[in-house]
Amino acid sequence: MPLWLEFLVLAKKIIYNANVTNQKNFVVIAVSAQLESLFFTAMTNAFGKSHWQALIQVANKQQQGDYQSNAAFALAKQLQQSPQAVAEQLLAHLPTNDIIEETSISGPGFINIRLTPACVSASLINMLQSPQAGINPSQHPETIVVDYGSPNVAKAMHVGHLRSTIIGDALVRLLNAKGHHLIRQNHVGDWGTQFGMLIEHIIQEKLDLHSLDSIQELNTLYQASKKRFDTDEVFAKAAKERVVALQAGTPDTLALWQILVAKSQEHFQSIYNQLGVLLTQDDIRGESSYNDDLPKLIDDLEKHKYLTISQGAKVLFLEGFVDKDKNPLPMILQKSDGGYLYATTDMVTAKYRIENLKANRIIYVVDCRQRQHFDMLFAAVKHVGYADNSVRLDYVPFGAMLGDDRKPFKTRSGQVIELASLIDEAIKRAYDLYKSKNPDATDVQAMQVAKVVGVGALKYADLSNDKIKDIVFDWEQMLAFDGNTAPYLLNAYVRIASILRKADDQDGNPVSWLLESPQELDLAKHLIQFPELIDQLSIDLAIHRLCQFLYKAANLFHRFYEHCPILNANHETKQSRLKLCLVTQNVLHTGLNLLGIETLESM
RNA sequence: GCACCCGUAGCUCAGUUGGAUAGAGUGCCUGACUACGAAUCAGGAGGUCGGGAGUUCAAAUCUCUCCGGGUGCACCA
Repeated sequence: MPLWLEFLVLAKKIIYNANVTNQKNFVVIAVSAQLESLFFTAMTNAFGKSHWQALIQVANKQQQGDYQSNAAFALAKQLQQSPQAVAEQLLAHLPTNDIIEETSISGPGFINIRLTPACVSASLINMLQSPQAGINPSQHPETIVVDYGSPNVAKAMHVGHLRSTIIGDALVRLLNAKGHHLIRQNHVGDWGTQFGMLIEHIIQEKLDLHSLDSIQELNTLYQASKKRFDTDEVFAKAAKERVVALQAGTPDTLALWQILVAKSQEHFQSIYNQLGVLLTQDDIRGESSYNDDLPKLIDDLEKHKYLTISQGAKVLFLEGFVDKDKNPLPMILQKSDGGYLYATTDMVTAKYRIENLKANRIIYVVDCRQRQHFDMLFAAVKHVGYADNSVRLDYVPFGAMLGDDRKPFKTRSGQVIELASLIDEAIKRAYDLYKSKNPDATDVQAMQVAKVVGVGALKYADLSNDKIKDIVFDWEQMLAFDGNTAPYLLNAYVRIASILRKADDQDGNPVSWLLESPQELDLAKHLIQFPELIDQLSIDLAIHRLCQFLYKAANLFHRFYEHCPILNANHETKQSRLKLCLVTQNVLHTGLNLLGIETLESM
């Protein structure tokens, strides 16, 4: 389905939703969808045509209005009239309603829309009473598989694993909030030739794996065996035989492999706990679990005559893929020596997710260097009919993490940075920062704050930029209290918490609002866009726009806070402002939670 | 060589899928703490959207081309 059509379908769903709710108790769910509906009617009434879009969007000129419609331009061409004339007729045919305060036409034909206070407060009431700040559950919940994380057994997790883990976690939380059925899949690298050399090394050296108490020791072991494999031909031969033994399931070899896997899983879980991501042991389904299905896949594809033998390998040729000499580029599924490749595993995995897990949508959070692989994989899976049009396959590519020299982020000595030490440093820096601002704080308090701020800053720095771009790693920037950072957002949240603690006379009446100052209105009108933003993000997965939205919300709150006394205002105003604080808090808490970032009551 | 991604203020980045005079933060300059946390707020300066051509009422956004940077290109994952 093309993107524009999906948006249209989505908008229709929201309209339906809003109408249903309106019959009960005048609760507005999505303002833009209501406007869309009103302008849709106006177009039909004025011109008798109904297949155009109302092109409603949040105004880019806030002085002129809250929302705008650009429909007049598209219509003008078809009707051979000037955009201004079309705009006038549209406004003349706008149905009576209680959400539009005033409209105006400006420029070449922009229609500006100002919302009524009643419309704004109705949305706020809804958000105040909703546990998720007004996020609507999807009308058509899907089963969505998210493939992310994917560390390797017998190796320490490093910076290269961070982005997939953080981004994947946020996407899972986002889609889960929309009421979809999420299946997390951690496609761990637990199989392949490297385990032959590692196990052979362990056996020859008579090492006791149970005595290993850190992943670093395993890492060292891996490097030692790799070195032997590359330099010692006798060992290399033995290692290759060991792979065969492993694949055949020889008991002693398999037992050692299982210990390696178990040790590694403990390590993964300790990192996931430190990071506060949702992944657990239950989400692990490594490459090895698809072994038995690899020959079956080849059989199946051969039976249906999809495979070609090329230079001794069994391959799939797909339309549109060419190599450097413009010859057809094959997707190799079985090597000439009979072995399988990751394309084979990925294809079996996709098949499993669609057929066994009943996935409607599969999201792969994998770095952008694998784009061509996923292009081919998706084309292949569709070509052979494992995925029909009802299944949506999304590749979510992301860029590299760079140091301040704009080269891949490494230690000063050029080593890969281990994730455990990176997280520790984030917490340490947050700890020192907190201590410098709060010298009287206890170590326990400081540590509590530092974990939330440090890890939150690490995640936010990753999520707040467009995923496809490389991110430049900068501790100073990510832990700054100014600008688009986690500490700034957390600070806004903490301030609200502080105010609400002090306000012991909240009347709890959700209905009456007094939104009078421009700062209050700006904040309110921004907040009510939250639910529809989440709807959009659940389709395009542009998670950085959530960060941008939350940053703006925190910024508008700070302005409101500076200009509008809350606790010292007269009773009615105070109650209204406290509720605005509550909605802001709800949005910040919900939004940060979707990003996988915890909140604090004080810092 | 072919393909894909990126190029926006000194720096780090947005730009709602083609809409109005391109926006934030940071850094720089100027102001505001005897009011709910100044970890904040108010204001100023700062731009040939890499260059050029095209499509159209309208282009940072789409097309072509060139320049610069990155990544990937048959039996590793």
